[in-house]
Amino acid sequence: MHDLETRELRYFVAVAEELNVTRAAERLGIAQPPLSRAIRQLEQRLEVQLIDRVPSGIRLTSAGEVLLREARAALQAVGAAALRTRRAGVEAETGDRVLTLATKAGSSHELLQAILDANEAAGQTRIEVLLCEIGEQATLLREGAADVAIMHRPFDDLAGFETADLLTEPQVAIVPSSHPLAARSEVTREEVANVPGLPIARWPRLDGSYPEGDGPEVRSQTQLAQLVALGRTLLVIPRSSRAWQWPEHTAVPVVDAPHSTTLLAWPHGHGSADVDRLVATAERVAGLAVALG
Amino acid sequence: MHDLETRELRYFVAVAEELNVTRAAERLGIAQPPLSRAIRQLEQRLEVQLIDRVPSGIRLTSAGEVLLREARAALQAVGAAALRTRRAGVEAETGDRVLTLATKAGSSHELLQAILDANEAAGQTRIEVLLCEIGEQATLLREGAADVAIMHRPFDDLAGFETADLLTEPQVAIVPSSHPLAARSEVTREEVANVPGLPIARWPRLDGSYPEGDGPEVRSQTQLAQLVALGRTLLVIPRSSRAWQWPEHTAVPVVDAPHSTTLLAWPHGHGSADVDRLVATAERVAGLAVALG
DNA sequence: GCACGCCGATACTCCACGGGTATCGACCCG
DNA sequence: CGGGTCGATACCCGTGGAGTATCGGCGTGC
Repeated sequence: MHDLETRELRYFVAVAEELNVTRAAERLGIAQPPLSRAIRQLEQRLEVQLIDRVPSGIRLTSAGEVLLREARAALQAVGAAALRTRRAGVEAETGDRVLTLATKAGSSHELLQAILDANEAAGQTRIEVLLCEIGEQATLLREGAADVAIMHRPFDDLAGFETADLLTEPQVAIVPSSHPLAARSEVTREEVANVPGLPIARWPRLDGSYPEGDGPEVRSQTQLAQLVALGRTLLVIPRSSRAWQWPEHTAVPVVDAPHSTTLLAWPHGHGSADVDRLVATAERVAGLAVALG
Repeated sequence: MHDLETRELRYFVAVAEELNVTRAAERLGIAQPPLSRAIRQLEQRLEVQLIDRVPSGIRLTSAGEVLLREARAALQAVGAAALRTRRAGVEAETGDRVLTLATKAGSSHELLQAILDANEAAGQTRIEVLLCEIGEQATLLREGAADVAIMHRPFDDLAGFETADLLTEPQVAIVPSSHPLAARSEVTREEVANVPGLPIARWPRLDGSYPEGDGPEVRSQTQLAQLVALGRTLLVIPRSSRAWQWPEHTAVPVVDAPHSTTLLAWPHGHGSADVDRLVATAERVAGLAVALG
């Protein structure tokens, strides 16, 4: 009895996501019969029923739900293995070590700049910056596309990562400049939670669906920025974020919001001497910023 | 260009661990030539040299080191996928849900008993207890053999897990009853660190090698308990641990040692309603214990 | 110094299994 | 009841993974 092969996992994930063998086969670029057979073999090998064959198609069993979740994680790990190995090979060949740092576009701009400057000044490992949308850092780290990321507590999901706190700062509400709230010198969480006509925007879940609510659906920071400018929504973010500097935006301190912590995160067990050096540099720079500010 | 297959990863790990293709092939139950070829193909697919072919055998390149680490993690994830899916299937068939809880044999005995009692009294998911040696819990969780574990901060490696603190307690030194220290009512860390004739025991690293030092090499708690009884070593542990109650042992409070926290840990993203309920019960019981104690 | 042993690479043969086409059977419509 | 949509079955084919035999390079010992 040998292990599962990633091919089987890929096939199952496709079927489980499409809930339709024929479409899954198309997506995989193979014919439908071999895919049906592969799923059946997988079920025999695991001695578990993974899908219910109902007249109208298929449904996942509870074991199938478990495998879908586990298979996604396992495939990510396998993909990361390939990616990180390739990168290690390129680095060994060229003697050119590079750390890829993922960060939300527009957030923590000054800090990032200071870290990059200090890193270069110290002659440490070159840093490649990978700008991404909100919530993407975790995926990039898990996939191996990034070595380390700038993230924010309590906003980002830090599960599975090692972290080093850099700095803590208050939060501000970004409101349309034309709105009465923009004239206020400060607001409370209570006040911004239920402003008539300015419902909080909704971000997609991992599966792409949106939670229930009044707010507009958004998928990128720029979308959201424009919605604020249009007077349709507001949001609360750490003060240092730079993605929200349109003339139509006004930042108002939220006095009772929990402070937000900016930190470096990297996949547990995937640190390295390079990451350690970067963390040390970043901590020094962040400490300096606090001392100055 | 498709993904890596787990077969390739298994083959590479075997070769990297044996550093000898012929022995690795024996271990895998295949002949040597196909294994040589598989490794070469893997190198071509990744466009990276993984091993140096030197006259006396092979050596890992730096990319090879990376792949060894990554491949082990990926294979663990794949194995866990199979294991957890099988268990989900059995549970679905029999309608009999079971949580497997891993804990160091002998540690936190009263707390564990109280948790199990409360869990049963509440009629919650049945709990299977898996007793293991020090440091094994993390592996069991990652492999999917356990759903949740009792662990201790700052002793255990909690990276990659979600945790819920249960209780915090002082530490004691376990010394041979025949030793002068056994007569003391309390000691300091400083004092126990360098007792002539009682060097701290050394535990194996993950790769099985031992760190340098004077102390005896141990691989199980019982070995260590006997070494203490024999007057060869001492150790510092949380007070509630029960593995050290031989007549030849004496516990002496260590006044300045950091307190130890007992907690529940489970792999991030692999929680469930069952785990949530267990955590709630455990927190309630632990809170009660603190209130009473 | 040469023969032997160890180790990985190469050359080839073979067949098991992954994948293709054609078709069936079950069900849901109008 | 016929057409459409599914997944399952039957059967064939070719790739590629695995085997055997052998080679080449290098240490090592008498």
